[in-house]
Amino acid sequence: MANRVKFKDLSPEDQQDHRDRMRHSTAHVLAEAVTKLFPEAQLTIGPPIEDGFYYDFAVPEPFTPDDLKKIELEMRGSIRANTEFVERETSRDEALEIVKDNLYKVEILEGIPADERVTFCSHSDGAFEDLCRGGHMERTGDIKAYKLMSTAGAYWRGDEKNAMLQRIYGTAWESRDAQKEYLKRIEEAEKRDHRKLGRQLDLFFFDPIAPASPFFLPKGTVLMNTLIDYVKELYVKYGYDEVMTPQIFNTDLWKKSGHLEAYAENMFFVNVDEREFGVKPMNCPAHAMLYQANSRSYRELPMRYADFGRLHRNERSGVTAGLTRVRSMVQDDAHIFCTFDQIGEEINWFLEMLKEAYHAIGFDEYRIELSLRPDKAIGSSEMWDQAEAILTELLESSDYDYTVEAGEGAFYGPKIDIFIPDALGRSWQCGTVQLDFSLPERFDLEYAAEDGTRQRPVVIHRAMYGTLERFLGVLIEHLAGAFPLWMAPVQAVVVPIADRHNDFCHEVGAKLKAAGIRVEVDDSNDRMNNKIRQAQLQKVPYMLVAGDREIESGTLAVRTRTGENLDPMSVDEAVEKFLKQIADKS
RNA sequence: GCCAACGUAGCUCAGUGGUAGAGCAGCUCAUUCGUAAUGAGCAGGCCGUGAGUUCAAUCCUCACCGUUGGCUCCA
Repeated sequence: MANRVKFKDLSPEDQQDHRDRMRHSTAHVLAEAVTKLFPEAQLTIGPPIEDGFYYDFAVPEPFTPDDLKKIELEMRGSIRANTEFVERETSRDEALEIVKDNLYKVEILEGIPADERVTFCSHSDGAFEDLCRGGHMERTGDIKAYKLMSTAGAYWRGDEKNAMLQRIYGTAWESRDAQKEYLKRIEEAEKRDHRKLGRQLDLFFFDPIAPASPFFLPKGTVLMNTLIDYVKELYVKYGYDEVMTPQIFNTDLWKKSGHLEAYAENMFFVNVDEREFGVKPMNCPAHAMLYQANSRSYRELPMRYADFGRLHRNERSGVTAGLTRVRSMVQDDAHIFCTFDQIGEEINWFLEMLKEAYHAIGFDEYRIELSLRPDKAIGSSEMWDQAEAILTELLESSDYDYTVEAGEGAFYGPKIDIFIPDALGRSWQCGTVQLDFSLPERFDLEYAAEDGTRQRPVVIHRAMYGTLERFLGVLIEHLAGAFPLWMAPVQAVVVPIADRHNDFCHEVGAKLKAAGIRVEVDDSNDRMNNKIRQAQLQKVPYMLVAGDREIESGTLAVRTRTGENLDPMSVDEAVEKFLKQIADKS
């Protein structure tokens, strides 16, 4: 191929297309290698994905890491041979005859209209061919860099009722350098892993004694509390009242709320005196009870009840992951009770607060999803139609970009979810607004309207961070553990250069502490260099060094964790500087 | 829950069918130092748990628990 355009000169769309075709082509080469080494393997599908591709095989035995090496070796041969990818078309029925021994391919073909043509692709002169949708490179040699990454079980067609296939994940790039860069990126991301940083920074840990339930050390607790305190500030501004509610409730409550019907498998139950109680996985039923504690008037609405109560969800084993998916959690949860007419305004009011909070914390990139009714839903279809229409219209008339996800709603209502990516690019649902017509119905909630009639309020479930554990996990990865001053568990470390400076440094520490700054004095036996290093590793924003010169002039040598040395300043100046920066959240 | 891998000192990790080792952290002593590791010494382990094979198991087998990567589910 002469005149071939260089990859870097392609438009972004063409680059993506190039990568997709190459990755899909690599999947073909993989499929051939697997077929050679494991003749009994049945091929299913092998699409390109972000950063790579996968191929699902039906095999009697799962692949071992050793198999992967052999397969990779086999693939190398095909790529060296640099054979041509050739597509050929057949009728669907002809194709059915060819793949008749492979029930997965048969199932795929059966989903295609009988009069449609289908393609087979070969890259080894017909010795091996695979039914596929097409989109390949010209020759196997066009695959410039590839690597098999991992294996995993995956259900056929993503349904756990179906057979489990063996998936091989791989990556493929237009050049060795691009692949190197990618592998480097993964390595860098692993360094930011919040589980690793949680240990290194003494924030939290896990123990099998309480699976998937973090133990927060003092520094991690500071972070959680800082996040909570900030929300509480916003709650004052945005008109929320905080409430506290019990931890366990008689099962009657969960029957009434519908949780027993739709959420029981995720709940913990305890039996006391032959009565059964459920540990709360959500706050909403308790808040419905608070609403009912008085007869309500339209004048009280909207009513916004916030609750930082601890929730427990019995997540299936195998789905939990560090802080991002836990069994014991706190949410910045609140329920808004309002009239039907107030829905739009309330949701917008909430989104405004969310925007403010995310911006302050430094999350300016997030993804929005509108999730519609799931299979396991309670409430009438009229209620769902109406609720879905309201959220759709609201997003349509907003500036937000969003995607629609059918079947992803909560069991009691549709929702708008906010997703934030972690270090590895996996995105996590954090913020959420959920519209619920069902809870008011089930608890028979009412308010006296202006005209004296009794009306049914609407409930909006909403959270900005969502689960704080998860939010913190994602936040740690975003910041690589280097928290801005207002969040940092230790905001400054005072470093005496020698023992004789300890007293002075303790005085400095005491002054900072009195000003409300989280400060530590490192009066250990170490050399100053090591004290700096320790503070640096702990990602402490400021290091305040004091030796003879500083005591003499009554100042502090200020070093930032970015390695910068600021002009010497007095303790008072330092306090002022820090307090301002904390107040500005900068 | 499903598939796979892993589980050794507080942490990160070596290691072997004959009851264990390093670095860091910890403790003690010496050192008092000017912006990312001062030195020496000491202590620290039911080798995840339970069963089995074996003269002998941290190592082999099985089960369980937990973690990780996926699948499914989900904030």
